[in-house]
Amino acid sequence: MPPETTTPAAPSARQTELLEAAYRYVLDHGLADLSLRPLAAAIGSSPRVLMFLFDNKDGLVRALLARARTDELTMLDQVGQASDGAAIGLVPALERVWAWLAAAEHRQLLQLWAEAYARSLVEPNGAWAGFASTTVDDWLTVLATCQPSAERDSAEGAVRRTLALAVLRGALLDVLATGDEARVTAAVRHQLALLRHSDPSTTRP
Amino acid sequence: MPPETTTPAAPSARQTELLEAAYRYVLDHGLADLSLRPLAAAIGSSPRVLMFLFDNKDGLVRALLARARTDELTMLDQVGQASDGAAIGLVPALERVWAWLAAAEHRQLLQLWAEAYARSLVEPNGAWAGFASTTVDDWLTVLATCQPSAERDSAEGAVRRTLALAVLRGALLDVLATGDEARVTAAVRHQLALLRHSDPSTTRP
DNA sequence: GCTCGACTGACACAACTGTTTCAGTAGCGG
DNA sequence: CCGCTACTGAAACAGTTGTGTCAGTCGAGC
Repeated sequence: MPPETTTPAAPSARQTELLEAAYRYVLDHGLADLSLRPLAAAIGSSPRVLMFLFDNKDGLVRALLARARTDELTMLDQVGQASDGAAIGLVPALERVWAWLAAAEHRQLLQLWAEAYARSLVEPNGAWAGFASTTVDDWLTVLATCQPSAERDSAEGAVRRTLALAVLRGALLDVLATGDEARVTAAVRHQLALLRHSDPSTTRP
Repeated sequence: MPPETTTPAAPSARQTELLEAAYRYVLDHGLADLSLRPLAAAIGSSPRVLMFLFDNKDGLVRALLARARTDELTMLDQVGQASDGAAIGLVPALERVWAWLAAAEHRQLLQLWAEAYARSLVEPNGAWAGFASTTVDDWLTVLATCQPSAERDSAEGAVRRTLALAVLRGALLDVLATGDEARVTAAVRHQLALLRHSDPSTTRP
């Protein structure tokens, strides 16, 4: 039996090759007015081939969104735990994630992310379906694993996760719009100080 | 001399009437795949008329975005100052704004807002140009007027503004995606507590 | 009554959309 | 050499897009 018969379609070599090229194209041009012919021309292919490999335009878009999520998840994986395997705590995790979010080389990916997020809100059906809520889940899950287990399971821990996520997302939106990394990073640092001060593992009233 | 000759076009009665109808339509259907013919049919008009009144499709979109910003600004105006004219402080302002953002009846507007924001990031030219950065400015300005003047002019005050904006925006994204108003509102409240604790007007080290 | 401006309907135009049909070609196991 | 699978090119399909053209209606002011 071939390794994976349960997945709808095992991606062929050509498929992943073209997907990668299309992904680079989409990072430059956005997903909003993506069109098959210009895309195909830019990556040295043809609409016919894209249809053959991805069935639909929707299939292509789904594959591209999944590809973007892969980049996101590999980043999140590097954040989770320290070298000794223990949870690193919420605040250090935020520091790492923010460094990644604020890095200039990730702007395109994060703009694409924002585009997909907003679109999945307005049009909850089709290829974009569920992108926004999936992302929220992904991040909240990772942030939970960063918390020490006592905090993780408490109600306040859940609140602190949600709050941390909100700060990251809001700061990201700001920096994407204004490019004023200094101002926004100062705000994030301020928040980290606030969170440290109220850290339930250091504050024992 | 007529009242306004400097503005490019004084909106006629018919123009604002159709704009209002189109605005309602766009709140339902989103701006991403807006098309003249379906829109015109839905609001009892014709593409011809829309072209006549707004020149372009881009002109229409610009008018719609301006219309959306109007709703945003009228909300922000109500937040600024207390009845006696004094600044109400950052934390009470956040409370008011969040109540508005979390209200279910504003979901459509806020989704439209998110859509326009993301789009203006990816495609910085055309009708969407500058929407994101304009919005950041609008909000930061209003938040500044809410701060007592000593805080407003300090560097830390600026940081607190940016942070407050980030929390609001991030929490908004979360609630738009998940609809979990209880969880997100708890996070915002938590943040308000943190901010109160570190309020420079009450903390005098 | 006439004119002028605001507004509108019907239709055509070229460009572009996703998708399909038909006809291949290249490589590879038998 | 055969047949099979993976892939590709050219062209066409029907539908939609924004926009332009020409003509027309309607109401207000002279």
